[in-house]
Amino acid sequence: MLPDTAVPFYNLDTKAHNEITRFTQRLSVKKGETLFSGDELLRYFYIVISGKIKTYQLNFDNGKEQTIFVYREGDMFDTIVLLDGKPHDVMYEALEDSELLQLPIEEVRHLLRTNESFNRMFFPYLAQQMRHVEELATDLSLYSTSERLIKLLLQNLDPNNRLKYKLIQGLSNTEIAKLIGTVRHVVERHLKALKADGTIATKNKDIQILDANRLLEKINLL
Amino acid sequence: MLPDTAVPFYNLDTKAHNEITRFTQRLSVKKGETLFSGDELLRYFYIVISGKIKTYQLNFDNGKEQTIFVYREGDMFDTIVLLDGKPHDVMYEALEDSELLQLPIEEVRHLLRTNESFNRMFFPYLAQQMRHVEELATDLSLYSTSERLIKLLLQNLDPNNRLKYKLIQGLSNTEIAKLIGTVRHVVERHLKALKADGTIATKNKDIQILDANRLLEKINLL
DNA sequence: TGAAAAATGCAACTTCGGTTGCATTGTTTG
DNA sequence: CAAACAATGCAACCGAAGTTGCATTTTTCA
Repeated sequence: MLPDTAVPFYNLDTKAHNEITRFTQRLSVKKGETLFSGDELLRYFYIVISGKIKTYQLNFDNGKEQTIFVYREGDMFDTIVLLDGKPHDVMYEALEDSELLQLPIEEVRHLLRTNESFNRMFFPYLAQQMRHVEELATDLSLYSTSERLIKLLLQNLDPNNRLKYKLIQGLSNTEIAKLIGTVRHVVERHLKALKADGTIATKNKDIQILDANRLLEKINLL
Repeated sequence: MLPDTAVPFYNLDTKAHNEITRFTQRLSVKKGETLFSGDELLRYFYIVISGKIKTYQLNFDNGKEQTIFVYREGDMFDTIVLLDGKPHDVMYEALEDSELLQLPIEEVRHLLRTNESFNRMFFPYLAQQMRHVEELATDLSLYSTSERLIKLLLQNLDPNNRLKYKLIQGLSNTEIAKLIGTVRHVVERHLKALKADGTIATKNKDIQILDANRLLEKINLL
């Protein structure tokens, strides 16, 4: 469980909170389900109550996918559509059974224009999303696959990293690959090497880091 | 010259415009200069009047660079710092002689909280930046180097694409490489192939597209 | 204008990462 | 509980793209 202070949506005054709950629909999605085939994303704004929802982009020629975000408790989307009202060509899929709040997007825009406490929460959250995507882009360009994998393993341990902490718990190697911009086989190849020299151990869908310092070394001189 | 309506900063009412000009310092940077070695980015917000300023991220191990943005007339930075006030670890360099406006960031935050017309301009602009970085990330992951290069060449022709239109005019192959996440030699290799089959021609720092349709074909079936 | 610096061009080599194919182990659900 | 499905593991192959090194052309600026 993440600490409450780390969850943006909880940092609202009662007025904003009331505004939000008044128009809210609750909504459940099962693991593996794809969301938002129509124009829901232009009309509604979503807040995650529990579970994991990923956004991703697809290459239609070869079927490769890149995960852009994994939204968890307290996360909100689609912030881009909220800001400019234009269609956003991404796909959504539940990585676990999840609970969402669905609010009419115009209500949220109204909050954004008028409610000070909403903005105090929302602007830093926006910045967090922007930093995350920027890091994704520069990592893909500047670091090798094994470095990106090791970074992910380390961030997975860091409680201060809201977006990555305990992120890969329960994810398949295929999903891990999509997070770091590669394919399942390559992830396995690198994990195998890390297991071989005793840096990590895996049992089922759980990767255990035995020697975090070794990981740090590898990321620097590799 | 870009059309005025495409430049965010021009879409402000006189009140907001006055607020801005009151606190503004003008500032010139020469091509090749690196900006903001200290904490200027935490204290000021910048608007580009003319020229090209790039933001980029650096891999200290191998010296590789990834350009994240090229800011031109009407562009503003650093929006992330404006939103959350935290340090943003990126580098800045002028790709051409440029003119900037420098405003105290707290003044801009004040506008953001209080000025409706500023927000009507600023929110869609933010979304544009977010879309750009997201596209950078997914392109790096999902498309080959030659596909990314061809996309850049085509976007360079598209007047509706504020951020990319006429972007590479006057840029070296090294800078083009940094835009698409590769190195000079690889860019040259692909350009050479395109020249060989008559799709493009180059003279000095100007790439001319002779057959845009052929480029479109290559991007689909390649 | 001429020397120095920057950009472009050409060639050979290396390697990481993506591909294919299949066997084995784990998990889900009727 | 068993069958179907999903995930992991192992091996061999291939190619795009990054690396190194140097020659030539273009641009800058003293």
